[in-house]
Order: sequence, then structure tokens, then C-alpha cells
Amino acid sequence: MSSGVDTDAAPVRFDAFSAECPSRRLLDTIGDKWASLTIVALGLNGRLRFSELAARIEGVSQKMLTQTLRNLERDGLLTRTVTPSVPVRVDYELTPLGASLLGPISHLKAWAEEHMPAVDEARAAYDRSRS
Amino acid sequence: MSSGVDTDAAPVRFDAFSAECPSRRLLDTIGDKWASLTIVALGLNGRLRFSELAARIEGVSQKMLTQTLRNLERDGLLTRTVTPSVPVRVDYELTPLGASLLGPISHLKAWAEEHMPAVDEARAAYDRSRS
DNA sequence: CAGGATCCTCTATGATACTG
DNA sequence: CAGTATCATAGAGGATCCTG
Repeated sequence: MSSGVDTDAAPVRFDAFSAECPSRRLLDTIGDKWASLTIVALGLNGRLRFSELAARIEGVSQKMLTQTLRNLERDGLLTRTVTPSVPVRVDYELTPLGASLLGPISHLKAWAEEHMPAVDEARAAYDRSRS
Repeated sequence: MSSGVDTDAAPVRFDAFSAECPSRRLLDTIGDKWASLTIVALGLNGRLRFSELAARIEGVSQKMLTQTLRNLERDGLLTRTVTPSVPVRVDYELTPLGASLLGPISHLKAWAEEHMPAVDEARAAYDRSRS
């Protein structure tokens, strides 16, 4: 907020603590409950219709799916293609930019699969300790 | 939940779409507004007191910081050390498990620094297009 | 200093109903 | 089918006051 110097110069005084920081904003995006799932779904399938996405991402409401898709489209992470057939048909597909996110996401996935059991143990131990 | 087969065998029917999926739960953790900042702060400084964390993570309320720290402690990502001096002193430090998260996070950071400008452009273009 | 307890206010999100 | 619009609500999160 104070300055626009966000380049990445400061080594210790990390400015990720500002909401302007790109890292922060990325977390705001993929940290979203449905966004990452949508990206992964499209990453696995290549191209899906609205209803197909709704079916795969179980639990998502139509409103949230629409909103999530709009946001991702706005961010240039996916494209929305409307086919004006009788019942309208809309397809969603990752852009190269969106697909490039699959890398970092897979790192998270790898960490999760490797370490979440430890987290679960820690959590159980913690809860146990305070009865 | 059904099985532990999450390895990455299933190509289409990914079970990350269940809230039980470790990937989902990890995102719930680090996607949290303050958790990732806290982890990064401790990653950079090694060990910080409550007040030091509060100072670095600008904008965080005392309530949220406390809550975030408790959650991370419960998950085994950091340790809380109380020194019963006159005014109590409490230090927080990443556990090896918590420190191992710095890797995946740095990948996100790298992606963000490299691609967020493109996202900003896309966003601007999108907003421009719909006046 | 650290943090517990409260109160209060938005915001995110779900449910529902309607439409091109 | 793929949304948009509206209503309602739980809960996140901030502000404030209090204490070991």
C-alpha cells in the first residue's frame, strides 16, 4: 500500500505482508474453495461443459460455480466458449496460463499426500493432550 | 475417503473433490489469509514472539493471529514456547514439518512473480471489454 | 506481553425461483 | 442448458475490554 516497490528486492522485509503482493493474491485465488478444484478438473479433462463441471465438483452450488468460473475467466486462467445451439452449450477450458498453474498445484498435492498424515497425527495428539 | 488410492492413478475421477482429500485440506490450511504469512514470516526469521509476528504481519488482528497460531500449532507446523518470565514471553518456531511447507510455498511464489502480471493484464482486458 | 471473552458487522455461500 | 436475481444465514473476522 505504501509504495509500489513490489519487485522482490527486499530479502528479509518480505512485502508479501501487503495485500498487493502477487503471492498473496495468488493464494487468494487458488485458496478459494472451488477455484483450485475447477482448475484441476479442467486440467484432467481438458474441456468441460458447465453441467459437467457441476457434476464433478461435488457440493458446489450453481451460483458458486458460475462465480468461480467468471473469476477464473477474468484472470485469464480459462476460456469460456458459447455455442448458440438450441439449448445453449458452454465449454470451459484452461488457457496456457491456467495450465501453468497445474505445476505449483501438483507440488502442493505432493506435499499433502506425503505430510498430511503427520498433520493428522499432530492434530490428534494435540486434541488428546487437552482432553 | 473410500480408499487411500489417491496416488494419481485415477485419471478422470479425481477424489480431490471430496473435502477429505489431503490436497483440499492443505489448501484449507495455507489458503487461509494469515496462515501462509505466518509460516513465511517464521521461515524467514526462524523464531518470533507473538508481538513480533503481530508487527510483521501487518493488518492481522490479535484475535486472528492467536487463532492462526493455535491452528498451526495443532497441525504440528509450529511450536509454541512459553517462558514464564515477569511479563510472559512466548516464542513461535516452525517445526521441520512446517518448514517443509516452505518448498511448495516458494513454488507458488515463483509462479506468482512470473505470471501475476499476465493475470493483471487479463483482468484489465476483461474489465475493459465489458465497459 | 499474550491472549481470553464479548459484541458486532460484514461477507461468503447456499437455497430457491425465474429466463433466454 | 446455463445462467441471473433475490433472499436468508452462518460464520469469518475486527474492535474492545479484561487478566495472569
